[in-house]
Amino acid sequence: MNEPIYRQIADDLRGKIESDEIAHGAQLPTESDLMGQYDASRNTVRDAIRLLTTRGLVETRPGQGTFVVEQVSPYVTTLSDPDIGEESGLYRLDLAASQHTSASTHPRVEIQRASSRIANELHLEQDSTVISRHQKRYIDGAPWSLQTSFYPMRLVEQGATRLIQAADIKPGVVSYLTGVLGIEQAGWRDSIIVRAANEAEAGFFRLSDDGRVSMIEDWRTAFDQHGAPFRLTVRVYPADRNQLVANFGSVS
Amino acid sequence: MNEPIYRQIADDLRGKIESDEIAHGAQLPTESDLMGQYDASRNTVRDAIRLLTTRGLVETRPGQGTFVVEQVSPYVTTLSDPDIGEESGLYRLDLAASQHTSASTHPRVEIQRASSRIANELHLEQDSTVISRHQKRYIDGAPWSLQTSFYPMRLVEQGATRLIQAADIKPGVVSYLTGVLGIEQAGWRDSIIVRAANEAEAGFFRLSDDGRVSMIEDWRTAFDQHGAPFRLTVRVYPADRNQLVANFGSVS
DNA sequence: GGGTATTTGTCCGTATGTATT
DNA sequence: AAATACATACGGACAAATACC
Repeated sequence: MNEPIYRQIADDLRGKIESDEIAHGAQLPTESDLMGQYDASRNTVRDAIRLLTTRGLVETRPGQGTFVVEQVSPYVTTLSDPDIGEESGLYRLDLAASQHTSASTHPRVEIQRASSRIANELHLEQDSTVISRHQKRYIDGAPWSLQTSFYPMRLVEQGATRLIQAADIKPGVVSYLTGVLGIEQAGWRDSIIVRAANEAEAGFFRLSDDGRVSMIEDWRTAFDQHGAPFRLTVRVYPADRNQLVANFGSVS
Repeated sequence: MNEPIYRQIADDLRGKIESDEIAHGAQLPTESDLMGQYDASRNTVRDAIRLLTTRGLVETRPGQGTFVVEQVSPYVTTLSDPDIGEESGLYRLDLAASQHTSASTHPRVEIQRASSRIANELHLEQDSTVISRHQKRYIDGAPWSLQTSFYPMRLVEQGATRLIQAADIKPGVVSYLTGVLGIEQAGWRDSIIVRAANEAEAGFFRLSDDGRVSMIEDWRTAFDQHGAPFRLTVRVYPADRNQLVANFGSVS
């Protein structure tokens, strides 16, 4: 037997799904049915389904059955846009049908010591004090992303005291910093990796805890007009329903 | 039993890995050992290991054992750099220790009819003729990314005949198009999604065929000085060893 | 609300195959 | 060739979630 049985079953089912013989959202035959169809044991059938599950083709629902996953049009985040109103729920979002509402929780504000990487990004000494502002963000009531922004404590000491208040800063933190301290956002750098979800993320985004859906993690460091970093924003998105877009130079 | 046994075992092992009680690269106890340690059946132990595997913490090697995965420093691709010498192996790469060599195969050139999405990106009619130039790219001899560029056939008709030759175009296609047709790259748009690897990709990148490692797919559309798209480049990277960086505005 | 049937989830035991040392 | 370790495949039993009457 060159190819294991469970792979043969998985390949056969995959063909039926990709040829639309089994439609999106439709239910697959039950494990019991598949045992009969392929003359295999239940565990072998389940191995086949698990393969399709980790590849994101199907999902199982206890008590109901196994279903072909529905394709969802992804949320699009444009990296080349500055964060206008980044805490006020006005976050820019491109969607084919733009009738969507976005919202975010009030920030949870913490005073922390900078980890090695955070200190490095903000050009601070390690263990420097930073302000952390954490928010959960939703689209149409569904969890969309988790965001934490870090600011050097010097900004508060210089007068930007609203940074340590657990309230939205409207119309945006950058506008506020410009008004209070004259800091302008001259540029930013996004650094993007894909990694497995941790427990908190799996809970918030309601991911199956088998670790199949990975996370897109975006570290954005913002620089002022003197080239000094003044903010680090870490955003995490579920990779299966989000898309990133970046424009450079002149695009139509 | 609130938490299933295999999850308890997985959590316990995860703790030992994250606390470095079991070092990176080290071997886990064998399935037989774990059966004894946790007084569980072999299948239950294997369920626990599978959970850690899909989360990317460990990998199994038949005949050898189960090992904690080594952390590899990711390859960094800077999206905000134009593709200087994009076919000549000079692709820009940021690495801590920059003593690395990159190389790519000679392009495989095909004449194709544009799919719906490709036609849309290049502002062509569907089923228009496009040139496809496909390359495999390596770093230090290891597979790094797959790249396919699409060009409208009108570029060849207007004189850029080297596009349909299966040879590198040095110092770069953009330079060539500028010289022959006066086309300059005024800007570009990157669109990034994460998806499961297909069979060809799993083979090229030597991924385990359990579909655990997903792919980063980057669609880059380049625009000329008149705002017209003249090239679409689709790149695919394994998500577990690649990082994207983008700079906007003025960054230090 | 309760009970029952259906369906997937967990767990066990066993046997054999394949890869590596 | 032999020993070790993971991979595949079978069988059975009970639990948990869901749907339906």
